[in-house]
This record gives sequence, structure tokens and C-alpha cells, in this order.
Amino acid sequence: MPRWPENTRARLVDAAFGMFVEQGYAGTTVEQIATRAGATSRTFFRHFRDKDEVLFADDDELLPHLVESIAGSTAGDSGGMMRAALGALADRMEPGRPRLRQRQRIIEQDVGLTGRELAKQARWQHAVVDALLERGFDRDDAEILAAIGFALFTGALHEWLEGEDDDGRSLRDHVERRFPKIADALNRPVPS
Amino acid sequence: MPRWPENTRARLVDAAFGMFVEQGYAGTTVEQIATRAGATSRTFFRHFRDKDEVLFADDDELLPHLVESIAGSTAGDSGGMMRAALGALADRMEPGRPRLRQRQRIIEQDVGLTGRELAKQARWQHAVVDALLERGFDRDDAEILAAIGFALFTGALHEWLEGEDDDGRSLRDHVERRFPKIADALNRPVPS
DNA sequence: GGAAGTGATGTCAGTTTGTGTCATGACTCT
DNA sequence: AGAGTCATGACACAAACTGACATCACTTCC
Repeated sequence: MPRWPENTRARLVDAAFGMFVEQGYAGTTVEQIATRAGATSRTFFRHFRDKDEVLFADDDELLPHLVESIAGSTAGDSGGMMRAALGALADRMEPGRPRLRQRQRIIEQDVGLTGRELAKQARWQHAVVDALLERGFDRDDAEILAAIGFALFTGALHEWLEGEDDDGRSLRDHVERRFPKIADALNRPVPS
Repeated sequence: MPRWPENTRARLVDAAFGMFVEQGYAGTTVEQIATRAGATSRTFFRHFRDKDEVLFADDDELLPHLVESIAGSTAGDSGGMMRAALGALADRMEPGRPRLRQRQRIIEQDVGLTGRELAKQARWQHAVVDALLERGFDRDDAEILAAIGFALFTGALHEWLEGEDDDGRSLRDHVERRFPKIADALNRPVPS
């Protein structure tokens, strides 16, 4: 059914990651990416709103799962709930470590990219707050819970990305290690 | 001693805010800003790295005060310490409400600007973590405290910005109202 | 008091990002 | 076979930046 190469988008993503790693983000041109992928810069911009978005486009797949984890949780307290939800998220991210590490290094090169990553996290956090509200928490509690959860998760994520591939420590391990430290902020009963 | 108008930078900032309010961020050109300020776009880019930065340039003045609040705090527990530091920060921001509100509305228009604002907040949060480490907290505690503090402060900030100028509720009021909600996460003794 | 800096600004040409518009040509459907 | 679809290419263009050089009021030093 495909009339065209069909994987153009994937080829563009691969080319972009490759060139960003080799030449840095600012040092590579959309034109170069497109050429390497056998396409035109015009085609690049049809697939991705801007040069940035090639790094963020496939990111939002995980969010629905996270929200659903919270909506469908059977834990009795907020701590168990966040633990289960963030653990499941960690499991889904586990196989992507090499690519995520690459991506992380690219993003750190550029203030704009860093900002966009944070904006994405903020969107996620907001979605989690909504899910918690839906679940019956009041707004202040929901916001604090989400803030703590994300602070914890991003801390764990960075530690995990800095580790070696064969260090035997999963992202889930990193996440769960941190939970006891914040136990007293996370021991509220889930509203009935 | 000034050989040139000397306030070029300030004129550029004023022109930029004015045009962003009137025509939106994306809808105004650096050329237009520069012309309105009686300058050239080349001059604009000599004062500000990008079009964005005219909105963020003067922002980091407050950070040193915040860090110093924490370094010099005499409170005995983490809650009192954060309360004093964030309260002092709120006081310093109080007079700037109209401009801050303008700025907020401009930033909300654009994903990139939102991201940059978040990146700035992250830098601040990181500086606060460092200050807490310096003060003797362990890293995990410092990160959680800073995360909670910023979540609380930005929530209060948004509420305050949405209020009327004459509603008699200071930013400090908004901040302090939120403290009791998170008491159990903020009752750790300051390490000796 | 004049010569030699100094430093913010202007001018101009060029690259890169991003968009609007139309053409192309393989593929689908009837 | 003919009509329509649709991802892509080609071209032109605006706007965001950058590098190189010129200017010219003012300072400094002799």
C-alpha cells in the first residue's frame, strides 16, 4: 500500500539523531538531516513542526499509560499508588536506555531543548494532577503529590541514564530506592 | 559620559513588551521592536542573544537574594526556613505585579517561551538545592524540599497573578496560605 | 591640543529556519 | 481507462540570526 518509501519519518529521526551526536545540535542543519535521509528539508518540516520536534515527536506515547495507571490503581494510599504508576512507567522506559541516553546528551547541549523537555514534563505533570483530581484528591494534595512524584522520577531517571548499561540496576530500582525518603509526604489515604 | 542614548537596552525592553502585548509574540518582528526603540535589529541582537531573551534578561537579579535567605536563615526546621525564604522572595516580587502579569500572558502564548521559563525555574531550583546542601541537608532531602517549595511558590504565583491589583492579597499571603497543607513533608529539623 | 584608542552602534551580505504555493507522479478506486 | 489521492519535490520568500567592516562621539595619553 505504500506509494513512497513509507518510512521517511523514521529515516529522518535516525538521520537527525546520528548527525546531532556527530556534529552537535546547533552544528547540524535541517538540510543535512534531510539529505542524509534521502529527502528534502521541506519534507522534514512537513513531518516535524520545527528542528526541535524531531527529538520530542514520539515522546507522548507513554503519557496515556501513566494516566491510566493512576486511574485504574487499586492501592489504598497515595504512596502505593504513585509507586505502582511510576514503576510501570519505568518498566516501559527500560528497553530504551541507549536511545534515551543519546537524547539526553543532545538536549543538554541546548538551552532551548532543555526548556522544551521541561515543558513536556510540565504537561505530563499537569495530566497527572488531572488524573488525581479525577480520583478524588483535592487540588492542593494532587499538585503536591504530582510535584513530588516527578521530582523523584526525574532524579531517578538521571541517575539511571548516567549508569552503565550492564550495571544491573533497572530504572524501577532507582525509582523505588527513593520512595522511603519521602514516606511522610506520601502517606495520605486515597479518598473514597 | 555616555556617547550614545545609553538607555538603549531599556528602550528595547519597553518596545518589546509593548509590541508583544499589542500584536502577540509571534506576530511581532525584531525589526519592528528595534525601529520602535529607535535602533537596528543588529543592535537588538547585540543586547539579547535571541528574541526570547528580552523577556528573561533581567530576571536573575532575585536569585542571589533567595540563595542568601537560605544560607543565612536562623529557623530551626526546614518548614520555617522555606517559609522565610519564599516569603522574602514574594516581598521582592510584590511591586512588579503589573509587569509580571504582562510577562506571564506573553509567555503563555508560546511553547518555546514556556519552556524557557521552566528552564529558568529549574536553574533556580538547582541553586536552592545547592544552598540546602551547603546548609547540611542530605541530597535527597534537599531535592525534595526544593521541589515542594517551588511547586508551592509557582502555584501561589499563578493565583496571585490572576487576581486583581486591588484585591488586597499579597503574594506572600498566597504563599503562606499553602504552607499548612504540606506541613508533614516540611517538619524536618535543620541538620546541626 | 592633537593623535591614538575605545566601544556602542549602523550597514551589508550571508546562512538557517520555517511557510505558502504549485507541480509531479505513483498509487487507489470505480 | 479515467479521476482522485497524497506524500513529496521545487521554488520563492519572510524572519531569525551572524560575521565583517565602517562610523563617530568620547576618552586618554603624550
